[in-house]
Amino acid sequence: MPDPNVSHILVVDDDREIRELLARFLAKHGLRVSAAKDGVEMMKILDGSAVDLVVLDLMLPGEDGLSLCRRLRAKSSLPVIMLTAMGEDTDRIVGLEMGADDYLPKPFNPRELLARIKAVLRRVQAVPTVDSPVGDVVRFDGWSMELGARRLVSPEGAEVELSTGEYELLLAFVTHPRRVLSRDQLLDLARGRSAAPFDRSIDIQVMRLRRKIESDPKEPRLIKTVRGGGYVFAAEVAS
Amino acid sequence: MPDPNVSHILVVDDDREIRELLARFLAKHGLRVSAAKDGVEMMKILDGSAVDLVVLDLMLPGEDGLSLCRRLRAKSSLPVIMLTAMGEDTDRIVGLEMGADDYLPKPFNPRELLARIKAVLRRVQAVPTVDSPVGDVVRFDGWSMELGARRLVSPEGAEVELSTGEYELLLAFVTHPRRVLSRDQLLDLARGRSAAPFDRSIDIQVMRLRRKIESDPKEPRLIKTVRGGGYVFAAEVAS
DNA sequence: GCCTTTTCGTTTCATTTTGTAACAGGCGGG
DNA sequence: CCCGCCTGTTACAAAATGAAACGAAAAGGC
Repeated sequence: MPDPNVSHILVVDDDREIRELLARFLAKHGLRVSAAKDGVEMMKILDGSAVDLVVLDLMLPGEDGLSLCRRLRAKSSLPVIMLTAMGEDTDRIVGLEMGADDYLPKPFNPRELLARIKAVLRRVQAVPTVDSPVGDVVRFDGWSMELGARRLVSPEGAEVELSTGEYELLLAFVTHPRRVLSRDQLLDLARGRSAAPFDRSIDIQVMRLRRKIESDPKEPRLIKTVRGGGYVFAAEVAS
Repeated sequence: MPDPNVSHILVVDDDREIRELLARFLAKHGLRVSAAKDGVEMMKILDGSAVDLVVLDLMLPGEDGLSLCRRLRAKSSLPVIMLTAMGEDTDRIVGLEMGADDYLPKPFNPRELLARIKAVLRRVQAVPTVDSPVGDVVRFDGWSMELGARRLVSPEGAEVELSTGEYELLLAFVTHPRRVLSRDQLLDLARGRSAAPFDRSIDIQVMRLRRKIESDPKEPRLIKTVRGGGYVFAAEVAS
């Protein structure tokens, strides 16, 4: 689970000045911030790290904010706050109707954006009732992993006990299979934090995980090392 | 019997003209509307009917809107939209920080209020918010729990005695299965209070509950620990 | 109201999990 | 073939959780 104390905000705006201003301001107030200048960059960051909320400019080069917002909605419930330059009521209303969690007309006071980010996060983290819709079971190389129950079952049918950290790491792997993941990305996906210099904690956790799921940990077939790059989850994953 | 598909909005404002204007406008757009002129009337209506969302003026005679909002929050997750006469950023921010789901500065366009009401309702209904659990009996992993009678029956058919606190905690778990619940959330759900620093009472209560419902409390299968995160109720729950 | 019983929270210590440091071995570039 | 960098491994320290004991508070019987 990502560090629950620090939320990770992704700011998407084509104006470099605004991006940097917001990044500094939000970081100063205890949030972790990434920035993207367009939809392509946005998707890249979303894919490689665990983002809690997106601040999305309505007007963007390439695919515009509304369309991106709709795409995000289609795939996940990631909260979105829209920034809009237009002042007309009707235009703002379109933003909300598009499924954004909130919007803010430009020009705005950064403090107000901060307050709205916190309000949205509070809402989202408020506990919804009824069970979660997330996928239930994923399988790879004979193993099966029950996501709701956080259970891992070996090809022989035995339950293998994983610690929380091992489970989160394996989850990061099975959700990004056959892709080289850097230590930084793994740390972010599994722990929600970024790497300190000389941080070896991922190596250790990978080693511990291999001991539990590789038939021969000396010759790993599932989690392969990419020298200078990170690790790859080599198996095919099906849900 | 009111149509359950039509959301019921309660408008709380001391200005009769505004109340009537809003009531007409919202009703014309397909919502069921009640109105109250102060906190006392508000509570009376909330008590006697099922309200889906409250539109609450900040400035009210008697107890003011912020204080009412806080009281609502303490008891339920009923959505609140605040109306504020003040235009200053900081004042608006206070409204959001108080726990309102949204706010609208006066003067406002009724269409915009409507859009915000719909946005908030959509959010809330996205994950159905039934505060009391659905059926009368819920089952998990062979156990059954009679909610009305507050009775827990083991897979072998024996009744297991739970203290009030254990029952409330288990109820919090079965109504939020397969989801990591932080200590804070559990304390809130089971006791209605928030955690003090270094508060370990939830850990203890979890331990006591495990002793009664886990076949092997050393290797819990129902209530799993998420280090740094809280606990998960791993079983599938059916009503 | 008074006493007994139960329940709950705090304190304390044990256990598990995670991260850091240190070292050894292997791979690749010169 | 040698050297430096990267990774695997072990050992240890720090942090989080599990568990036991105790006392206070609340509930229930009379």
